[in-house]
Amino acid sequence: MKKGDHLFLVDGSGYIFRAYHALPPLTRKSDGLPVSAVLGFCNMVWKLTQDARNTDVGVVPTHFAVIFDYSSKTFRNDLYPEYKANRSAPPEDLIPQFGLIRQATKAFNLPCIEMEGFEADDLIATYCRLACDAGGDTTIISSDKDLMQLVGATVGMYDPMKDRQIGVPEVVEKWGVPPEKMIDLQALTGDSVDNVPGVPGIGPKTAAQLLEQFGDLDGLLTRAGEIKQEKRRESIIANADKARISRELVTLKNDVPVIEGLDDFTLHEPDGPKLIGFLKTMEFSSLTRRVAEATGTEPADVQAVAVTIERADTAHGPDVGFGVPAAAESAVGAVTDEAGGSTAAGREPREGDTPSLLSALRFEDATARKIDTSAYVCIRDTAVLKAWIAEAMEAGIVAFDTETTSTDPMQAELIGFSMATAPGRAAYVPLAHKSGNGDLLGGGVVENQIPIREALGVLKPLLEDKSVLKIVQELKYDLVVMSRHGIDVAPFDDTMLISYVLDAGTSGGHGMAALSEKWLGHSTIPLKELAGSGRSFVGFDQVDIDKATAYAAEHADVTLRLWRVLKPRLAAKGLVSVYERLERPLVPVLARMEQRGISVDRQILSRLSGELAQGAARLEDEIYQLIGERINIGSPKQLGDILFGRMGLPGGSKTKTGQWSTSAQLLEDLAAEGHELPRKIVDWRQLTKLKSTYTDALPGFVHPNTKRVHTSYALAATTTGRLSSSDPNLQNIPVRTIEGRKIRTAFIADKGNKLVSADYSQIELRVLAHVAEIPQLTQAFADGADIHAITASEMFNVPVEGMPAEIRRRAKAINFGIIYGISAFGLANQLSIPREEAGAYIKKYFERFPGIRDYIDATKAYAREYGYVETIFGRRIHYPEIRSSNPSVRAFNERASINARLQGTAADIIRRAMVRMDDALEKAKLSARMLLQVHDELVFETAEAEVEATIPVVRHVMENAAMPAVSMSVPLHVDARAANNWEEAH
DNA sequence: ACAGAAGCTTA
DNA sequence: GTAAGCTTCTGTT
Repeated sequence: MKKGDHLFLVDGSGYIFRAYHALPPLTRKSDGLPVSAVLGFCNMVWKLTQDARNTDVGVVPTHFAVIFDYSSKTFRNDLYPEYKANRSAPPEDLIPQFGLIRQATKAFNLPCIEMEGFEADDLIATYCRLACDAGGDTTIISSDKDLMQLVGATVGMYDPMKDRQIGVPEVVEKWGVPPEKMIDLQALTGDSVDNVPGVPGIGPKTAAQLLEQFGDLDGLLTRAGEIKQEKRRESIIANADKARISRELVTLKNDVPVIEGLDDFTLHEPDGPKLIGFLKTMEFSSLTRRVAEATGTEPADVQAVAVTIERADTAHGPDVGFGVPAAAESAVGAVTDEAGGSTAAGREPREGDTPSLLSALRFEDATARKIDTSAYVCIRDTAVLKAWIAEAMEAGIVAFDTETTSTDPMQAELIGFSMATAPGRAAYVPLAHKSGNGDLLGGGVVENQIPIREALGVLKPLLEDKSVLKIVQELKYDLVVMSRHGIDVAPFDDTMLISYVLDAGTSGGHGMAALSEKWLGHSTIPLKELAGSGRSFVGFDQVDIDKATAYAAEHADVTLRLWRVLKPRLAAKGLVSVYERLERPLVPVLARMEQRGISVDRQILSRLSGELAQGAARLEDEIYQLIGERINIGSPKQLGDILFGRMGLPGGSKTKTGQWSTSAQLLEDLAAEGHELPRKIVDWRQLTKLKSTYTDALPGFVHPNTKRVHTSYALAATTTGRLSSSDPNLQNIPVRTIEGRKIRTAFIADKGNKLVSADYSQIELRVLAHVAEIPQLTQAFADGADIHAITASEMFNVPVEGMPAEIRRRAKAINFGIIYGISAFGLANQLSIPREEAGAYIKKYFERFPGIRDYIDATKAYAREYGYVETIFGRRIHYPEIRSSNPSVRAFNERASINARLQGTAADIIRRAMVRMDDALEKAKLSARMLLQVHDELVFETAEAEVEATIPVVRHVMENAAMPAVSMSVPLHVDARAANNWEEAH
């Protein structure tokens, strides 16, 4: 190699992963072999090796090599055993492509370089240095930040997937430091993917700023005491060693004893027949054609060649990591603490044990017996199933779980079920597992499974038996699935809901995996180990029955053990009535609502979608006219660059990632100053939002059989006790703008029916008036007065009559502010007034309503003392961070806890109404059915003739929902209306 | 494929 | 200033 020569080094391993995820899936037609990354690789290499005019790099390579990782074990593992330890196995359909890409490289007549003990990056670094020594230039084909330290006068990078050159300026722009400081920057930031530790709390922005200030890592570490920010200083001093080891890990080795020299990399003309042989084997027809043309080869004369296809267990490529999940020791501490230390040590529970003692004993019991997933029974015979069911009947208690093909219970097909009668004693009953590898003729039902009708016939009496308690995790799902098979499961307990009642607001969710870790110290088998994930995901019916047995029976076993630990805790904490009145009975109510669904008129949506598309297209044209370029308007990044960079509009704030903010608020302000463009962008966003989120998405949720839309309500998703709705979310259907409201006209009643919408008026303010005992507000609600006007009148001494709209608007904002845990900052933002003015309003408000200030102070003090707040029905919401030393974290938790009492109480009230509603309607012999809940609103469908009789019943149940548990000092008021669609009923 | 940011919809 | 979920874009594995 000599001066003027140009070496191309392709980061083969890096490319494989990126291509795999970036490119659409592609399989070889003849046999389904996954080849998308192989095709991407071949296209790229072909382009790069052709004449410079055909490439995007703009230079002609004289030397060319493709570099791979040999395996994930390298000298870095000796430096730091955890290095890359949390890498997971590559996706199954990528594995055969590792070998194929190496074979592709050889077919291109290119050197295929890898070396045991070194990463591809080290080899690249070494060849860069060799080329530089010889006076040549190098282009690294990669976009990996780990390679950016090599960039310099003779070394550049090129990202083939984004067609982007990466030189010194690009590195500085992206990372804030020149390439030679990348090593120090990475040493500070670390890399969670490769398990490079770095310094906790230091990200790229901070690292760049520190390196600017102190020159380099050594300078920073020696003078760390000079850093002003306390946390940052302490973290850097405490983690200096981690930074040093990180620097070693990220520093690429440029003196690897390589075997091939640069002269071996001299680029030759491609060998047409050899390359075409490989491409034909891969069935890449269009690339075959192009290569044939360029090399003057006749493809028909070339035979496809044999390739080696590696199986998952023999493939090179990144090894599976050894990351072992940390044991959940916290749970041990939690329980024994509450049980009073060691009093619970290893004895049998006795009659008369206190609930907390019992819970601790059960906890010990549950964790002492280790979970052995290989010890479960697979039931494939009706007689055996009957014996298990008899055992469950005898026990009076059984944990139960279903296995299906979908997370949507309305679409799910039942594949099997599992049950547990005692810890460790669990079984799985396969019903509809299929065999075959998914080819067209395969997919036959596996033999020796109990016929589904027969099994369910045996199971039904158990699930419906009043004397047998069924324990289920996330009960609602199974309730819907079993209800579709004509089984009404009762009575029941739901471990997810018990956890939610006990621990809403504490870290960690209430799903089975999290609860098992937390309470049993046991990691459950992840579904993806059985069924894969992403593109390789298969339905549960394709899962091997032995594996399914371990997985499914484990669920029943874990559920039962969780119940034994958690259920006594309810009593220990005085939360039984919350669970029994607000949570458990709502499950079948919601299950029925979800199963009913609501009718949606697809024609209306389709017409609206067309109108929105037209409107958006017109605005798009006008926007392109104004900016003189066709950018992606949906990209805030591009938009910000054009608006505030090139066009020089007065840009406001930047977001936390340093981008220009293009929020609607900011664009509205610009529009108000007379700029034409921002208005159009805001309008365009509204139209495209309505189209993509609603008119285009909703029809996809119409169920093929019922022709209705079935949302899914989550009972344990919010901290405050509200429900949430998803797939689709029917709790955020537009209502504020006229364009948005049109979407509601598509939600319709079936023929002969009406929709009835009933909503609580100002429920959270009424709750506030009640709990804070504010006489003026209580009186105003009793009088049925305009609450915001009364507030304004009290504050500003103006009569309600003839009050200017602006005055009332401000009082309204303050009222809402109180519910949200008011701050001067927030109120100022909302009203677009200076913070001082907002502060003065709040002061004035508290002077007139001192009871509210007392209420807020009392709530904060309570939350700080106990770590939680309670609704008036006793629901607990935890705020573990309320004592944080960070003032903004603390303030946030204070606001949230103030809001939680109000929002949570309102949520409890509507829950109580929902639990009673079906009974009340039945007693009144009405056909009305509850369909939707939107926090303070219930939507029903009812026979047209019964509308007049239905509304008073609904109103009565809702308005008296707090009774008799709580007699509120403020009346609840419900507005209700009937119409053919949701827009008119609301 | 997935995660995070930005933005927008609701109560 | 509270509580959610969904879509698009962007960057990364």
